Amino acid sequence: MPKATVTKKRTSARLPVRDTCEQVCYDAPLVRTLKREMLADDTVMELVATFEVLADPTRLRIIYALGRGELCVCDLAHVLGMSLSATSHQLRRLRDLRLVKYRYEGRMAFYSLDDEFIKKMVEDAVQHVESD
Amino acid sequence: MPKATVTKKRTSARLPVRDTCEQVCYDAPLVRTLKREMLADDTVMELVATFEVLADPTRLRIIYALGRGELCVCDLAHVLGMSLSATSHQLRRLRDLRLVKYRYEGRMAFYSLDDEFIKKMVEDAVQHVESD
DNA sequence: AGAATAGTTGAGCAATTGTTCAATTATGAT
DNA sequence: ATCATAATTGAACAATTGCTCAACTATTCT
Repeated sequence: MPKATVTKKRTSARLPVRDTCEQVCYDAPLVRTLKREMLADDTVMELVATFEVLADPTRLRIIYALGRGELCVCDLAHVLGMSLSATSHQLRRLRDLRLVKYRYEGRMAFYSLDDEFIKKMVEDAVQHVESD
Repeated sequence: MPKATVTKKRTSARLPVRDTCEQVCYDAPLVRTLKREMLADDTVMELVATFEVLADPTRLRIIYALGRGELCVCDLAHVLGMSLSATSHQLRRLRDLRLVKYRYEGRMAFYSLDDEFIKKMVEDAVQHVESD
């Protein structure tokens, strides 16, 4: 049978390609181990929450600054070069996560760091980045 | 001169309140020190970039999984329970930041971790979170 | 050659985020 | 009492992000 002139139906006639992988391609034992020992969902969420706090220039600088000593919101805003409002909003997040503590003196609020692990992690990262 | 009857103009006539703090409220020396020794902008950006990568459940799990050994994209997607596409997109980010390396074998790509600092940071954080 | 598979990529979308603006509370000063 | 100041908060807006979908490349198999 001679080939008709229309044989080639255009490759775009291909059906939608699966975008999931239904079989283990290669390292079945490692895949099994990982499925068993993968981080629990709530562990992952907690880790993400921790790193999220640090993944913002303002919060990072707040934590770094408070690492040097207690500061009132106004002084902190001054150091950051940001508005009182923006500073206060970020402090609230840090407060909610119990990374900072505060005390009032009249109408002034003094904030300080309240999480040794976070402090150390930032210091380590700073050292690593600054060591060229 | 007698006071006019119009003195009280309504409190809501207050003009827009400054949202910046133009003076140092309290600890001038510390503020001066911090202004001098605050993290440089590019240091902050690098730090943020580092923490941003880890502030996502998928990337975190990828890094954790690759910490156990080299994996092809398909196996990795399988372990994560995600689509090939989503997995590949995230791997591209990790590749761009040189956190993972890869090698090809035929049409399969094998990825592995390529940043000891990141690996250690995740391991430390996991340990801290899991230690109740 | 043609079909199937492993992986990559760009566009588009829904969800989230950080800031500003304006209003508000509470304390201190006149 | 009234005003100014320190700080907090909610709404709104712009920018960013992570996924899906579809199209595409490249390699392997028949």
